[in-house]
Amino acid sequence: MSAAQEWPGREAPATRGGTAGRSPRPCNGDGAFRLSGGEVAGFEPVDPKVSFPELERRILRFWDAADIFAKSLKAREGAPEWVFYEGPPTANGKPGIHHTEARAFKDLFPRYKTMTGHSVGRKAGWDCHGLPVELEVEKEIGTRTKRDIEAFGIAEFNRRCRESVTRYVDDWERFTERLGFWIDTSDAYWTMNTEYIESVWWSLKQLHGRGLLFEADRVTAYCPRCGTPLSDAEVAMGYEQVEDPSVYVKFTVRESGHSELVGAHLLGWTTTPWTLISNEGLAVAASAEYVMVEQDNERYVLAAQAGEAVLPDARPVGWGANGSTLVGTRYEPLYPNVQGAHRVVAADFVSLDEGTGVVHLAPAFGPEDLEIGRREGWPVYKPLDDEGRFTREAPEFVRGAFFKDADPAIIEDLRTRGLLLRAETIEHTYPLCWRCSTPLIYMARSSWYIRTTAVKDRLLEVNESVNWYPDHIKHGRYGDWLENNVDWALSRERYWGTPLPIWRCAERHDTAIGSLTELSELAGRDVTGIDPHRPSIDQVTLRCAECGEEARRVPEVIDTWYDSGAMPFAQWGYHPELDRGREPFGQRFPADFISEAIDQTRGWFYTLMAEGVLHFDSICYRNVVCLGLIVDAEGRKMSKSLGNVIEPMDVMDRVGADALRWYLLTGGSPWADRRVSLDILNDVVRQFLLTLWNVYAFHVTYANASGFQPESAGVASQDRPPLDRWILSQLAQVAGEARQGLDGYDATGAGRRIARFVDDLSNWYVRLARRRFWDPGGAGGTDTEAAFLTLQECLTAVARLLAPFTPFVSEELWRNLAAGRGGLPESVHLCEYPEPNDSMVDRALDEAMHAARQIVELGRRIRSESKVRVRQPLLEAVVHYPGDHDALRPLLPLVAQELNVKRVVFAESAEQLGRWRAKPNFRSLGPRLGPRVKEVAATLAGDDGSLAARLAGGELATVTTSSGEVSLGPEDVDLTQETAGGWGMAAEGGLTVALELEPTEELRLEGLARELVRLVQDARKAAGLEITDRIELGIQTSGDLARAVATHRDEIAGETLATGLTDGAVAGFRQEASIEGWPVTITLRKK
RNA sequence: GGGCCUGUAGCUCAGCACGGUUAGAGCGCAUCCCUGAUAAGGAUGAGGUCGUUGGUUCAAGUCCAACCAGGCCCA
Repeated sequence: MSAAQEWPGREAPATRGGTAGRSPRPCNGDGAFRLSGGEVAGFEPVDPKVSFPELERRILRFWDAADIFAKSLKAREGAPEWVFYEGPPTANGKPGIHHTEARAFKDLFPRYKTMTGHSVGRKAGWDCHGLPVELEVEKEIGTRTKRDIEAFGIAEFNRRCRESVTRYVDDWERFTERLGFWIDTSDAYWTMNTEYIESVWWSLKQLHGRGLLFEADRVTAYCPRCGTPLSDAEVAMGYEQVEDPSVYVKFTVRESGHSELVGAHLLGWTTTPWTLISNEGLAVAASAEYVMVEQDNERYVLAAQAGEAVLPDARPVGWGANGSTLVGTRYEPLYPNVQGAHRVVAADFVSLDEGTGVVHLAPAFGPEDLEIGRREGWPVYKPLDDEGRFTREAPEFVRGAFFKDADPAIIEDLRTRGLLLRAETIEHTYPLCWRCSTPLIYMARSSWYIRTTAVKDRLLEVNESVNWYPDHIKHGRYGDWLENNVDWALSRERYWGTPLPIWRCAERHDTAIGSLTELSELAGRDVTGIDPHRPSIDQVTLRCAECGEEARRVPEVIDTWYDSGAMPFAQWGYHPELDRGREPFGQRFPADFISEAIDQTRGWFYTLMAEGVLHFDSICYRNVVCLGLIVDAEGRKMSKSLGNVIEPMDVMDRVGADALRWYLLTGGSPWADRRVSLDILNDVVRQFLLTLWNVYAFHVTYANASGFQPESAGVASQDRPPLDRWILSQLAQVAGEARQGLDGYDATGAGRRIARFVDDLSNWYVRLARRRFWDPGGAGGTDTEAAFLTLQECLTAVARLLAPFTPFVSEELWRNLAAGRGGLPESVHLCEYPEPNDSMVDRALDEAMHAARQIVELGRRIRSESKVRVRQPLLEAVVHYPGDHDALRPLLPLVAQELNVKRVVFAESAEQLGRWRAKPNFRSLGPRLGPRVKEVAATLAGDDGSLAARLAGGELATVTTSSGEVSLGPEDVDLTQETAGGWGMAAEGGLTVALELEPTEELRLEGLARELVRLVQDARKAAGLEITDRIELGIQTSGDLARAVATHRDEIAGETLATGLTDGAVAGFRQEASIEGWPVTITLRKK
């Protein structure tokens, strides 16, 4: 057996690929901690050049083979429930990078809660219905209108919708698994399944029975392309900045109580010229002042407040009156064929900040307009068909035109007839259909509503007990939304959705149906087996219970958002009348936690809450984490047209799911917009994952080299060196802080705290303890054992701490370091989350170590400034430290080692430090002295050292101020010292370090010896030797270098694993160099 | 027009609930150090009107007000 095989070192074994599903490593029973071994398997060698994506695929195979997710659920059976709801993604299109963020959070907290002893069911779900799916199919079959679809056939159309959903669900399942999102897709709820639909029907029937589901003629937002009204929530999703006409129109007065107004023009303003065709009246603000002005020989009437902005050059003609006096004024209709009153009314919605204070009314196309029209008894004149085109009722020149496209023609028509003052354009937001981007029309239509306004107060009340993250959403965006609650426009005149379960006869008697069983009874035949979708459901007729006439289902389907809001009960097919789903629903309602992006405020967050209140008069979720949007590296929204879309699967193939998750979970405020790019993610890998990996690889390499076996080693924590106790104290605190963060849904805070620990572990613990791990000879004893144990404990704890964040790399660490040893679980995800161990917390030690790190930093700064390299040993560092000397003293050897000085002493024992300086401690002086603090500061700044020296000696000092003498104690100042020649000095925050920079001859030779060691190590590496290879070494040199070799022969040989050291040459590898001008030739040969 | 959020180094972000005089980190840049954790690590430096203005205070990045800019949402 060669040495290289005996000491598995930095060379990566090529056998790492196929370890998926490997069984837990058996616990090795060979007893004592061995420092000499090689014959017993330790940890599996670790490749420092890890590929995370490859590692993750391996872990996925292991999870799958060993069924870890199921085991993690089973292990918590009977434990307290912590309820999580999966907001169903619409299975209509491939998952995008923005879906990863919500899914990262939706995985983190359930994993964490599972590890802290909760039973967390993870039922997946798919939102199957709705316009998005229909649109996808429409693209496929090339239909443009509803007529096309009906010609194509609803049955086939819906069959394709169902197929489309199924197709995308496959993509989603792969994506979900790859991300490491543990959710049970095999038990997913599908909103298109019969039981789900029946559950929804049950709930709608209850609403109908309570009078909360009703049909009404109202102005609703309507998409002329989709041919259906949309809910407020949907409208809210489609606002976009658009350029629209802004036209000022002349309505010529025909009759008025003010006879001088006859012939003048009431000046109206609108951004929707196409509605002018339907103008039936004008509204003014009753209490505002209106004036008449003249410009270009025409007289205009408008609100006084608007005059300046609209007609800056006009001349007042001396008429002015309240808006109320204009009421009743009649004007010439713009289009005489239009029925209507064509007179002025007063309305309180008239705005004076915008427009002219004269608002044109078209009852068919505005909710306020309709209300006034009804009050005044005006007809509803709606010359638009369902596709948004002007009908034969409209004036000839616009007939057949799409409503928006008619704007220019109407403007032109008014202009030629002299009825137009001005036509401009304006940038404003206007709602487009959130699915197909067609401009929406607000149009009077008959539609079904849920009377959510009846439960508005209860919604507001329930909202009070929801914890929103961030909390401003509660009373901000979401609370405002609830305050402005309007009835839920539920029906859609479409095809692929849950059919509205209302059957209506010719006498317009309505029957609400709650299930297929009930339907069968009323239909007089068994229809329980049919597809409850259109068109088959439409073919089921029944006898009206009231009049005995045949009743047919109304044509509408329902808003798909109702489906998703129904998931708390419908996911179980909950149906009390059919005695179905009661138990799981009872256990899993309401939810403890949900999370989605902020765009769900008016979507799922609302529909869940509304349905929770409507059906169960209950809160529906207790904690909700609202996430921001995902944008590209430049902060732009990702969109196909910009070409900046990032494919999540591609990202995970390149950098891994852990990196993506870690960034999303910890890389900034979750509710701020998040920039995602490969560069950012590569940074995550470098900065965090590779740091952790380096420590892990280091541990495994040296543990194997030293024969360390965790389960057979034992050094009580209290008996370990201060450095070890310090990192364990940190660990104890991290566990507490991570829990605290996660308990408060602060993933970022918790994650960053863990990251800081990993950094401490890597850049302070391992760095300072490094030599203790290098012990192939087995002479290290408990010191070495303690080092390995400490690092082992830290790494396995980090694996558990990180398990909910980065489940893959955590699992890898756990599998290799801990799984199966001493009965430990086979997966990190079957572990308990680390508990804070107060007994290991040592605040004094923490503080002292903080000082020690500062001292090292200051010392390095001195060396760097004075250009004395660290390899040159120096005699002494002198430290002035205002804190606890007894706590710091045990750490001074570490400081000495790190600074390469022979000793570190406190300033009191050294004469070399120069004069003291005192700086005021404002926190203590400010409240006591008030304005005089400035005088004291000035005095201290001008101090020649005598005041400061007295304070340094622990005495009180007296300072004279304008209003008397002030007595200062040592706690009122920060003390520092300045040093004299021959020494370097640096100070920060009350801590002062001085270094004696002039080495003795003896130290100089030692420094040279260390230079030689470095050269030999270089040569070893250049010769391609393994870390543990022994060598024959030759060093040929002269002068001081030769003296250094002579003096430090044993040290040089020991450090370089040379079994022989000669002043001549050995045959083998050869390298020449020079140190401080002395040439040197290194020769070596592997033994 | 209204509501909410954001504004700190070239970039990404901490710090602000609880005010303390010298505002931090990472990345990038420059100079240097270290050299068997090495495709790592460390030090130093340049780089900041803490969006602006006013107020409160002995003291404001932090509290208050107004304003400006950007974002999201609503009208």
